Formats: sequence, C-alpha cells, structure tokens
Amino acid sequence: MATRRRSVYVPQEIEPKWQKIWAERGVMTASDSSPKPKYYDLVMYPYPSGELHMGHARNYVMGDALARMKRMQGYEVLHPFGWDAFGLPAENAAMKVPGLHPMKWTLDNVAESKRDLKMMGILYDWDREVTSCMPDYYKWTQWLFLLMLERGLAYRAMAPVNWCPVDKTVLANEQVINGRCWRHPDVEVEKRDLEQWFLKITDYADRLLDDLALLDKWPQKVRVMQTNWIGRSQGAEVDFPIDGLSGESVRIYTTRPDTLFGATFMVLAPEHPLVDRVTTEKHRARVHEYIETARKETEIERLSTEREKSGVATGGFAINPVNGEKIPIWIADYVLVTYGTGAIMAVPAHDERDFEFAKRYDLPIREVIAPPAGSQTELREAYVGPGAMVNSGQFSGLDSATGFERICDWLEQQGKGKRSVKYRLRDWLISRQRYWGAPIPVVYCPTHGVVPVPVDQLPVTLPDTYAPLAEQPDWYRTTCPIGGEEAKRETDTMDTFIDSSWYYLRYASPHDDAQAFDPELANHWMPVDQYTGGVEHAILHLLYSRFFVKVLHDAGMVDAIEPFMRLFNQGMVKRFGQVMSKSAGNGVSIAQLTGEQGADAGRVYEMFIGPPEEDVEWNESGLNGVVKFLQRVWRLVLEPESIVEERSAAGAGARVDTVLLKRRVAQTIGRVTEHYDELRFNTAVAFLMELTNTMQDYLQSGGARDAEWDAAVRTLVKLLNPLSPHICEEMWERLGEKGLLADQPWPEFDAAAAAEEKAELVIQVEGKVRDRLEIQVGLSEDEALKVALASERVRAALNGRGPSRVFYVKDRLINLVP
RNA sequence: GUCGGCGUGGCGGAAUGGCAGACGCGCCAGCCUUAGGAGCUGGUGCCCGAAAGGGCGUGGAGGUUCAAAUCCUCUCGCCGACACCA
Repeated sequence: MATRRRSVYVPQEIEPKWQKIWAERGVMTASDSSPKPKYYDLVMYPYPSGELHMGHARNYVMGDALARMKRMQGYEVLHPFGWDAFGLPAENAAMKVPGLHPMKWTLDNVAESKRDLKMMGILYDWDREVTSCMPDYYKWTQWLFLLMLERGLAYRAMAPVNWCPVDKTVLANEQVINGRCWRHPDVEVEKRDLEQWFLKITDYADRLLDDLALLDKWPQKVRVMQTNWIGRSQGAEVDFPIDGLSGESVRIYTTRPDTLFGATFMVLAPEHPLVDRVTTEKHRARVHEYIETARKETEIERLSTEREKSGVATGGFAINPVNGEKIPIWIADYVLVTYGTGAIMAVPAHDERDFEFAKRYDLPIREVIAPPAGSQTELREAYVGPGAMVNSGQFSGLDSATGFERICDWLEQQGKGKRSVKYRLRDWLISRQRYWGAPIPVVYCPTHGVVPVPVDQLPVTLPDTYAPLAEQPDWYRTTCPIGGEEAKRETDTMDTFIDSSWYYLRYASPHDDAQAFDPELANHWMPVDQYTGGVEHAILHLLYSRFFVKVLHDAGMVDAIEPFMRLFNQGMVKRFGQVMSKSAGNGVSIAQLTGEQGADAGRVYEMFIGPPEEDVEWNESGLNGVVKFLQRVWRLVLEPESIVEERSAAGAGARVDTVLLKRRVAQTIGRVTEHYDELRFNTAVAFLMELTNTMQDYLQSGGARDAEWDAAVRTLVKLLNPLSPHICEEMWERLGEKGLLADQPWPEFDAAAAAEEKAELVIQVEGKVRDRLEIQVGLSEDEALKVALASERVRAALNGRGPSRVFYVKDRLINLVP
C-alpha cells in the first residue's frame, strides 16, 4: 500500500479537451432573445499585438471569471471581444518590412492573440468579434462621423496643432504629455498651423462633468481625473476699453471678479488678435521680437513653471471699468490664447503668477482682499484665499464671496461684463495624416465645398497600396457627389480613439449591414454592467466613449446616457521589477505557461497574487503554491481515501465534525460569491483554500464520506470553477455528474447555516479586554447580561474597577451600570 | 506646486470601528517514503520567559471612542495624475 501513486491532474491532457467542448457547445454565446436577465461584461478591446503574455491574461481572466459566475447565476451574459486594429504599430511594422501590408500584419497578430486567449480557457462570444480595421466596421465609424457632421458636432478649422515629428501626424491634446508625444516620450511636439477636423466635445462639457455623479461605481480616482480634465471654472468676462481707441475694448476672463479693483495691469497672449491694435509705434519692434521668440519656443519651454515669467509692454493702456483707472497692457506667454479670452486682468496681490510678473517688471501691487485674521503687513506673496474686500469703492467691506456676486450683478447691469463659465477641455482634434485609419468620409468640391460622402457610398475604403493617402491620386481623385465635378477626397484618416468610442455598441448587432447598431438590441444590452481595463484610459477612451453615447442618446439611438455603469482598473503584472512586456523581454508567454503549469494554475495564481487593482510581481514559487493547492483539490475531490491514509502516517490535524464542515461550506458560498462579484479574487481564493483546509481536516478527523461530504465536494468544485474551469469541469465529469459544470446553477447561500452557533462576549474594563465568554447566538441584552453576571470570572474582573464597564456581543454593545 | 491614493511580519497580503497578521510564499522542527523540486504534522509579528504567562506592536505625534490599522488633525515617506487654465 505504501507504494500507492497519488492521483494528479495533467493540464495538457484536460485543458484542450474542455476548450474544445466549450467551443462546440457555444457556452459563451449570448442570445438576444433570452428571457434571463442580461449581464454585459466587457473588457477593453486591445490593440492586437500578437503573442500574449501573463500580463495581458490577468485582465481577461477577471472578465472571464465574472462571466462564468454570472452565467451560472442565471444571467444571459454578453462577454464579447474585438480588436482596436487601426493605429501606428502596424504602419511601423509595414515600414520596416518592405511588401508587408498593415492589414496582413494586423490580422496575423489577431490570429496569434486569439489562439492564446483560447489556450487560457477564456471564453468569449466569438460570433460577435469586431475588428476596427475591417471595412464592415469602419463603414459605421465613418457613418458616425457623418452623424456628428450633420448634428453640427464636426467642424473644420485652421488651428495651431500638436505635431509629432516622428510619427508625422497631428495629435490630440490628450495625446500630448508634458509637451511630448505620448508614443515617444523623448520627442517634443511641434506647433503647426493646419486645417483640421474637430469634434465639438466641449458642447457636452457640462453633461460630461455633471453625469460623473451617476458613476458611483467608478473608481473615484478616474472621476477626479475626468473632473480636472474638463476643468470647469466659474467667473466673469469683463470688457476693458482700450485707451485712445473709442469703442474698442479687450475682453478678459477672470474667476475672481471680486478682485477687479486690484487690477494694476493687463496681459494679452502673444497670439491675441488685438496685439497689433494696442501696440504703440515706439514699442512695436520689441513686441514683434518677443512674439517671434515665443513662437519659436517649444511647448515644453513655454509651459514650464520653473521658468521665470517674461513679457513685454505694448505701450497701450486699458481702462478698468470699475474705477476708470488707466492700466498698462502687456504681452506675456504665460497667458494662453487657447483658454478663456486669451487675455487677463492682472491682480498681483491675489494671484501668484501675476505677483511674480509684477515683481519682475516692477509693476504696482494693490491689496484688495484682506486676509481674515492678522493682516500680513509685508506683501511677500500673493494672498489667494477669501477675505474682506478693501480699496474696492462701493464694494469695500463685503466678504469676497458676496463681492463676487455683487460685482457680477453690477457688471451685467452696466453692460460691462457678464458671468461666464469656462472649461479646460478643448475640442477633439481627430484628423490624422496616416494611412492606417478610417478615412474621413468627405469630398472637397470646387463648387460645393466640403461635401459629405453619401451614406450609400460608404465605406470609403482604403486603397490597397500602403502609402500616404495624400500621395495616391488614383485614390483621392473623385467626383463631387452633388454636381459630379472633379473633386478630391479628404486624405486624412480618423484618430483611432473614434473607433474605440463606439465598439461596445457594435457588439449588440455585429453583423448588421444596414446600420451601425440595432437600437433595439443596443438598448437590450446597454449599458455595460462591468467594464474592465487599464487606468491608462482614465481620460481619453472613457471620456470619448461617454461623449459618443450622449450624442447617440440625443440622436435617439440609445436610451443610455452613460456607457459603463461599473468600471474597474486592474493592476499590471510585473516581473523582475518591470511591467511585463514584449519589449522588456520579461514576459511569461501563455504558450509557455500552458505547456508547463497549465492555464488553470496561471489563472488562479494571477487572481491570488494580490489585490486586483494593484500592480503585482510574478514569482515562480507563488505559482508552485497554487499548483499544489489545485492538486490538493483534485485529490480531495477524486481520491479522498489517499488523504485519509495520510492521517495515520502523520497524526491528526484540527478536529472538524459534520457541523463545522457544513458551516464552513455555507460561509464559503457567501464570501466567495460576494468577493467574485466585487472582483476581489485574491480573497475569494483564500476562502476556497480555507474550505479545502477544513475539508482535509474533516477527513483526517475521521469524518464520514456521506451526503454532507458530497455536498461539500460539489460546492467546492462549483465555486472554484470560474477561476479554474478546466480542472473543475474534468472533476465534475469524473464525479459522474451529468451535463457541463458550466451549465450548473451557482450554489445558494444559506445565511442560517453560515452563522456561527456561538457568539462571544468580550468583557472590557477600562478599555482593556479582561475576559471572554462563549454565549448563545441571538440572546437579548438582558439575557446576555444575566449570563455574564453569572460568571465568577466576570464578577472578579469588574470588582473594584473604574468607570468603564462594557460588554460586547457581536455587533451590539451592552453597557453595564453598577 | 495642486489634487488623489497608499504606508500592516522575512515576502505577497487579510481584517462591516470589535481577538491585528486570514490565505499563501519562505523558513524551522518532525513524520513518511523504491529519494520526487513529492506528501503529511506542528511551529513561525517583536521582546522577556524553560513553560504558564506577561509586555510591546499596523510610518511618526496628538485626538475622538468602552473599543482605532480603520474616523479626525498635524507630520514624515512612497506612488500616481495634472501642471502658468487666470
């Protein structure tokens, strides 16, 4: 008997078997007409980068585990997948390898990634797969652009744009990080003036901001980031007449109209249109020189806060409308032409930037807000807080908040200004001078101007030849859809963030060739119940998607006003201290993992490794621990006698009887269900480990393998299934059960069975725990007191002690008054 | 600079304001064994102690509370986002 070989599972034998069965049975195929409640479980569709590693897998395992559980809980689960397939890496690859087309490179990568996902046992409804670079998808991306155009939300404008000299394309504001290209952190972005397409996301600024309040199941971090990005501020626009130019004035924007009396000079952005008008002959040469220098500076230099402020006087003066004072007009590049009105009143006493500027150029500083307590006699820095207004004419004496309102009222009555709300958010520049994107579907006609391509002529497909569209006359030469004149196609393509702003809607009806999505089906599945992806999309993708849904809602195409109800940002997987990636060369590939420890061990390990939102470090011994755990489950379920035998060899562990076993099973159902639902997989795994420990102790305490044991076994297998589906499915079959485990109902939680039968009474005296007493659950306060006082030890503990005599029973406090 | 988040054993980490350190890794001791990098049992926060037991303990200092890792104030450290937006 001693030579007995313990049974072990071999992942390479069971994993492919079950993957094949699930695919054949269409386990994750979502039905549009199911009577079950729907659950839309979505992971951010990725850029197809080819072979996947365990860093990618963590995200997808979470989504898969949730989908599997929700399915067992009786939901009709939509768990789709697709590819954000336009974009630069494909072009870079094509440029490196002559003759390689971005399409081929992309589709090869898709195939490779897809194979890896399947090897991990991750189930999607592949019937609904979308690929954004395919004409049947980007046809509708183009259609959505035309919808925006029709609704006045797409426009063309000449603008100083962010230009990446390496990628040779324009970037959105959101793609410029510290003045550098988001794809090339050491390449500084240049400013160029180009005619470009924009989407008017600023029209939705208020709603994008206000509706964040509805997203209470989003990480607050993301909501804060979006709030800051939209950057709404309340203030006033005020007209300052230009001295000597009757009827002309400069409009400024301020968030502190209460400091209007403290304005001692005015500053225009170098690009401000009135610069020429206000500059006197004497100052013209110097102003011109300053503007030239400012233009040549990169965004980085200009925006650096470390840099000392610079500027130049124009020689012109403006009249402060509240007191008729003449104040000099300066030009300085710390004022941005793109924000507010491109001009400010400078109040050095109450604004740090103005203060610094005034110090440098020796401009007057006048205090108009007195700090609340203890006035600062010396003005060493600007006081930006609230306080009482002083030196402010009829408004002196008011507190600054009231003064804000009174001055605004006064300005509006006098017609000299008005309340105004400004945003940091800018319109979304979507033109890209790249081949590998969806062509913007418009035609430039000499007679009719900008003409949208008629819907029945969509899609405007990309030419087969990989080369910039502007260099392909065969492609861009066309005729005007209205008059038939010779015309030219737009040669820019769209930002790929447009593709990803609506893909989740396409999943509702991915094969519809008559519309972008079927509104009825979209309304059936939307909104997304759980959205999972990286925090790097906290602003760009999520803000754009929210914008699209609001536009589509206004167009009557979807009921939802927000796309994603619950958002989760998972942490990244690191190895050797660095984020796993192909370029860092530290990835554990899915192919390698499944060939060794198996997909299930990798899945459970990645869920157990740490909190799901935290970055985690991959390490082999942790993975081995999980393999050990799974092998133990395997034996416990299929070969419990081998565990019973071990008892005699080494002595018993903890005593576990049937009552304890039952209770532990019930508790585990409750905890695991709750924690899976909240994506707290690390603790869910810990609870399952506790259950197996209890089951093992039960066997080793001589527990019978009766109905209770069988129930425990089946519960364990079901609860573990979302994380370790292959092994659980195989065990289910070997247990002689009929049907797929994937189709089994989720175990029901029995609160009564999970409750402890004893409660503890903790006797604290003067803040210290003096004694503990086991009592029955469900006793009233009086009964509990009686039990407590019946105890000799309790009486002794209380005897002669100080004032605080407190009992604690579960979550109830009982105060004992002597 | 501003705004957010986080500081718990040797390590990853648990803890609706209620026995801090679950679960796992690692380590120590033992058992078993045709010796496997296997399996099993016990131990493992720190200090004192042979033990029983006692003291200390969640970055630091205060505070609220019968009770604080958890709430409040200040402070130090780390991480992230934004960064002249008037």
